[in-house]
Amino acid sequence: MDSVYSDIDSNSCDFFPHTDDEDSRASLRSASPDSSPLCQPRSPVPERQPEKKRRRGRARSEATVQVVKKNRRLKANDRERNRMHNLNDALDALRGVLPAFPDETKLTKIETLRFAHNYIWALSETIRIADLQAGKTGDPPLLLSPACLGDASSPGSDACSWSSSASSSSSSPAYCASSPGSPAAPEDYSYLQQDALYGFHGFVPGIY
DNA sequence: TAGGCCATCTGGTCCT
DNA sequence: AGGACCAGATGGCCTA
Repeated sequence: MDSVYSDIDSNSCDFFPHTDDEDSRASLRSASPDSSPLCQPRSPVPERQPEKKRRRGRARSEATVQVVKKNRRLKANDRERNRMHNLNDALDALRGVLPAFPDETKLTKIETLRFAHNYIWALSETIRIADLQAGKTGDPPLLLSPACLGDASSPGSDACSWSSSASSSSSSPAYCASSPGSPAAPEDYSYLQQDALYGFHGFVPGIY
């Protein structure tokens, strides 16, 4: 957490080469009471002086209240900017672990999230079905070939094959009409190898 | 040119 | 009080 925000000040001007941030900070600094302890007069202070100072202080705080607010706003903007950058970094990391598309087009944010959702669902279904089959027949578990997972470009291609006999169930694309949020009915699981893939390969922005 | 996507700003709310 | 999070507003950029 500290590492995230420790350099906020050093980066605060990356997007705004010059803002009045410095100005407001400078004026705030000049108005800061922090410097007063070292500058207190050694001579005894007349009793009436605090009243005077209080009055002047009030007037100055009226004047600086806007500066303080502005400074606070600028800092909040900076944090918000950083927060969104972190969010985008996380999305980029997510894009990095998802199968790539051939045209190298960068997935939008919503596409990335939906794609990841489908992808996770497909993988978890793969594991589930594999466990079921292994328990039933003693066959080696179904494994999605790395070529298939890594090559999102050709959902219907032969590159997408399964490492067990189940791969012969259907060669025609069985598009998964249902979203991962409402996975296919149990009877559809015989098509899982395609469903799972097309569930996320077949993802089309706006269709989901 | 309209529409989609994005980055940023902003004010509000909640939490520590 | 200050920070995190959120959602709305706004303007810029890109593409069909």
